[in-house]
Amino acid sequence: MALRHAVLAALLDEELSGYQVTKAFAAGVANFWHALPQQVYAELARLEKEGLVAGREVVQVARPNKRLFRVTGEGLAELESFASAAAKPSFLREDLLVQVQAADHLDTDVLIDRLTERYAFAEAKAALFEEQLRAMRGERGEAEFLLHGARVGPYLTCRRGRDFERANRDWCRDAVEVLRARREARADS
Amino acid sequence: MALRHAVLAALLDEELSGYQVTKAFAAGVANFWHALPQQVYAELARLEKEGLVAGREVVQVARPNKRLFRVTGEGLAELESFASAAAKPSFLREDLLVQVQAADHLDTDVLIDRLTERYAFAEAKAALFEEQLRAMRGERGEAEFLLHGARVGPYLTCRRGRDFERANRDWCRDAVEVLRARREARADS
DNA sequence: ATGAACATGTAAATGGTTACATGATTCG
DNA sequence: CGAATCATGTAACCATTTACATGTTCAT
Repeated sequence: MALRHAVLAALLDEELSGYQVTKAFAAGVANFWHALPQQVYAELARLEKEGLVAGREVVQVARPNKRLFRVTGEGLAELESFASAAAKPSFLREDLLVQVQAADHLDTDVLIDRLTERYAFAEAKAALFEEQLRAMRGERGEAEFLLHGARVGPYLTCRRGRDFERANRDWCRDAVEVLRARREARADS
Repeated sequence: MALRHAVLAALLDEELSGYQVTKAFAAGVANFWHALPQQVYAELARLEKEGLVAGREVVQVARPNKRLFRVTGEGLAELESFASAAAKPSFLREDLLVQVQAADHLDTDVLIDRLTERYAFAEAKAALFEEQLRAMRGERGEAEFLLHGARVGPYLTCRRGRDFERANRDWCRDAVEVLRARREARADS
């Protein structure tokens, strides 16, 4: 039941179209939640029916028309009540962890391939988040921005995303190192 | 489609009952995957029907009887083929991230409560993982264990779990600090 | 002209959570 | 005697993914 709140949170700072919200939740840029376009459009429809967001048609000349959504007072109240209840912690749920769990029974080369792929993905995503952070800070230093910047919520969640991918990257690197070292050790005996 | 592989991976090193597998995937100890008992029992039934695991009845005296499962040759082949395909990376999906994303529009005290709760949870879970790691290492140092230990797969995934919760803990601590500092700054003006 | 980006969905299938059920034994 | 642990499920519901669908404009 958190996608609805994620959509509301995404619309807090600016009016966005469904399409723009899908961009925010897309694979490459999901800084605080991830969802597919179909989910976003469905959720926006539900939220509008319940009066938590309000949409207005915007006619465009050189593009398909679109609908821009903003959060209503009721929507903000819904978010407040969501935040007042305890958040349930989530768990790591990665295919790669399952594959590494079975490492001692699987082919090392195959696993190293998987880890190397994930390493590259994590590195790229961390760099993307880092760029977004720089854009949000602008000229200011981080400490200055965090203390006096207008909106720090998105900055804090983006930082978590960056650090998560950095940790994934480092873990992949270390795991590859371990697997290689063990192969060497086996070859020497 | 990864729960089935997580169950297979859990059964690789030893025969376990459904109940023991549910323990491994329970909230407090999910080192590489998380699932509820209902899911585990259902998955084991499916895996057995497909011949990927084999169960045997164990009669017990002072306890309910149980069924112990082991991975069959077909099950191992299934895992091999799972590992040979690219793993799809997962995303952070935490209620708390949604709440912090909206931080600039919500009550600071409420958010600090949420972050403090999550901090404590993360700290406890990181400590639990750390203990598991120590138990796996035994007398050996980490480098020695990683190079010559019998099974490093579970160790590596557990380390990822520990580092994930440490990162959650640190992020919560930093976010609280930022929110408090901004409140002070507002009060001073 | 081909593909990417804009813009918005429907329908079916899979995966995960919540609620409910049962019954024995051990520990405090 | 009440709570925790052992042991195993069913059923209903909600959330997410996959597959399919449509039409426009802009850049190469």
